[in-house]
Amino acid sequence: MISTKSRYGVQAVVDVARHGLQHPVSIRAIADRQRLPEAYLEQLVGPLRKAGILRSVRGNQGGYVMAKAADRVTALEVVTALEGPLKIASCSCGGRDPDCLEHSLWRRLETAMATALADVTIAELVHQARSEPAYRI
Amino acid sequence: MISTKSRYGVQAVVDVARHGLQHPVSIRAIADRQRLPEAYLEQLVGPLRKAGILRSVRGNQGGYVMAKAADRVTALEVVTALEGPLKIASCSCGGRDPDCLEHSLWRRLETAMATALADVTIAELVHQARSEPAYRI
DNA sequence: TCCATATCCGATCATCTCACTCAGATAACC
DNA sequence: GGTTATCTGAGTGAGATGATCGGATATGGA
Repeated sequence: MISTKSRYGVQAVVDVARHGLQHPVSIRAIADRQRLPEAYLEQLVGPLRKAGILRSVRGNQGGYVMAKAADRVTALEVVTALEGPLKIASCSCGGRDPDCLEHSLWRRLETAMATALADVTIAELVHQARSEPAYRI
Repeated sequence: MISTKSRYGVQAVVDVARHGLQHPVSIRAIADRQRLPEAYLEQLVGPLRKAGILRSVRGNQGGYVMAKAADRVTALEVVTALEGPLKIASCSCGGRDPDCLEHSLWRRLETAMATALADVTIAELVHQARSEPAYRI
């Protein structure tokens, strides 16, 4: 549900938002700063681009920049781009019945998670990172 | 994080709360009613007992009864008994720093999940199940 | 135009977790 | 003592996860 994909992904997007204002940020630069495996990061960045979060600049001096303003990208977008829609339980009732327990319990949980993640923007994380430079993200 | 352990576990506890008032409920009875693999259920029920949610009655005509009143058992208790404490990300800062991003984002997520799960009691689920007898749980 | 630098894309791989089974030990009621 | 249960731990197959590699494509600069 929340794996390293999400964690690395959030780190990567925050890194681009921080350092990608003047020129594109290469995967290698992200990997170096965030201490993440470069080859693995490479395959996380594809979905982020397809989700319209990052934009790529190919060729020499290329890399990634934000496709949207950092304050318009939520943590939920990053997570769902990388892991698919939040899904706790695949309901036995097929999703049609509002009285099904899986709805009343697990869907409530999914909603709570989505709300919490949607409440945090990349811009906020960048701001926090700026105020505390010891942390890599 | 939330696997079949949690789902089966909640189903099992709700089943015991529903049917375990007069006499203990055997694992086989739970497995039959909830259509769950009996041998697998058997190993979920151990942690639930150790967590003080269920109480076992050994021997012939034995089984499980609630160790606490159903309205004093939350879904969070069941989930953490079976999957351990909710933990999204193991923080690189060791948990000491309140400014760490992992705290501000992933811990917020964990808190939201815990709150949502702690808000639902087994008794509520039993009540819902009674009002909609078509559902197995 | 050539070359270094990057993104892109797919295949592959090791490792781990998950869901589940099995075998046997212990306990209690008839 | 036999039957019915809980208890316990070890084991297993499939699939997900985390990561690597090779090569194709694109681009700016010499």
